[in-house]
Amino acid sequence: MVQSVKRTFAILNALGNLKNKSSLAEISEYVDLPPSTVHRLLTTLKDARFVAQEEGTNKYYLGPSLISLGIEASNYLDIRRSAHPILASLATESEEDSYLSMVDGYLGVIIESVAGPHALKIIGPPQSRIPLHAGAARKILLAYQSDEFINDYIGHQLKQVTDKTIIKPYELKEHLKEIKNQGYATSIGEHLVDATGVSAPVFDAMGVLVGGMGIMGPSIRMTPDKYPSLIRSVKKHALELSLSLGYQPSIKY
Amino acid sequence: MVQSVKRTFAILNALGNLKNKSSLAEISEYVDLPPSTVHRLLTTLKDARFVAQEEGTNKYYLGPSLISLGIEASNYLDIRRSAHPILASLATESEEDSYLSMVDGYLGVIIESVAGPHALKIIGPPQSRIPLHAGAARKILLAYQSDEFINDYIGHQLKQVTDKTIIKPYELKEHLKEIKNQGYATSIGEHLVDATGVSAPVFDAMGVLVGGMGIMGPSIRMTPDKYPSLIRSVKKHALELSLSLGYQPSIKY
DNA sequence: TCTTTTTATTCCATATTGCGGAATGCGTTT
DNA sequence: AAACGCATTCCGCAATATGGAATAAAAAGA
Repeated sequence: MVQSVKRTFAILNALGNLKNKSSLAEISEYVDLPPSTVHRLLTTLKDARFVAQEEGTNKYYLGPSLISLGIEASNYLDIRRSAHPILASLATESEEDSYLSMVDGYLGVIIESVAGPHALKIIGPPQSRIPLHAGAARKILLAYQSDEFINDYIGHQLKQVTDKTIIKPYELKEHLKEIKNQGYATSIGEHLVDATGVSAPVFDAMGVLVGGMGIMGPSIRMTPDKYPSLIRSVKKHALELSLSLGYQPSIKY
Repeated sequence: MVQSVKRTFAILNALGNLKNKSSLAEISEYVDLPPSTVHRLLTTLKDARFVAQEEGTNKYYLGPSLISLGIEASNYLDIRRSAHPILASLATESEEDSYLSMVDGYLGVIIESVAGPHALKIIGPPQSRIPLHAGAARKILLAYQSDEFINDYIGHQLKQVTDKTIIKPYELKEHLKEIKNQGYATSIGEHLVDATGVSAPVFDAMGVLVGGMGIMGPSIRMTPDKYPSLIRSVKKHALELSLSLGYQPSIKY
């Protein structure tokens, strides 16, 4: 691992995180390196047009070379293909079926899934129209939508899928807030009786929600004592996919 | 200037130019460095998620970190602001008024201009609706449009602005091809009598035409003997703007 | 206006760090 | 089975990056 190169990336990330054009001193402090070292690396970055320097103020900012490389890089991203190995790892670790779902209108659709090791499974009716307020992954998809979307959705209709489904508008809104707070959602028989699900959000390079990753299994196997480790596992794998899509936890949009 | 960092950028550019996911050997050959050196740098790049490595084949490709940084970088690009100092340099070097124009429907609009040093100027009627087939910058804008656009445009109407304006459809089409071939356009009295213009295309990070940069002045000053140096100057400055917008001459889309 | 302070940039002696040839190991082909 | 092509790891050498100090330039303050 090459020190100077690592430091160079630290500088690039600093420029990404600092948001505004930054002075040498600011960057130097942020990455905790002497100004002369940072300056030398910045000169090299400038030469490659990975950073640019404002005339007059001498401040540095991210350069145009990153734009075309970013466009190139996004060609390689196919969410389903990226998701597959991660879902496989999640299925192995959790010992449950794992899946990735996305929003389609007012419905959630599963775009990729991997079966877990056990024979006893939950299999829903195929291609059923699944509303967003029932089930762990779909509640995740709903929770991270805009307030307008959520209000529209709630105002429209809340079908009682099972007797556990939350259909009271106020209760659902509070529940969605809590989900967003926690960073995960659970569902115990809200969509299919006897089924339990755990799900976490997946974000893209712009920090926008693109899907929900989760697991699902029989409630008699997914007992409450396992929740903590299952939640940890789901969150970890969802974050992994987010990262591979270019999500940067540190950059806030 | 730091050697290892420069080499790292060479590798990133190689991955951009090679298009497909590339093996270590390919990259190593492309950048003309020993495999062990390239491998070490790639490992560092991978650690920073600037490149990713395909499982199974071990091939390398541009990583997700570049996407979010690319998005960040594009925030800093404001074409007018970027263009201004370049237009100023062009005006100084050519001693004529310089300007940058963009397409708006079937018209060309000047979005930024810098005056040259001489008092004798060409000043067109303000905010006139200028068709795309009359004048150097607008012919550039037209020449780099899609064939459909050009055919639509030509089929519609070709107004005779001055007696020099090219209005015969076939003649215009051949002329536009030649402009694209040369990489610049000239206009001698095609839009305003007594005026001469020279213009060249400006491209963005995706290689798409975003505008035309050019100069304009009295024909009695912009005499044919000066054309070669003026054309060189215009092309040079237009390329400079393209580069600052992230255009990479080597990457073909 | 003249100091003082801050900030970017350049310089240079030092040893740390990166270098690349060679060795290893894995997987595929003959 | 042997041989090849490939990615990856190893390690002794010295070239290279390092960072403190000097310099220059520009703000801030008096």
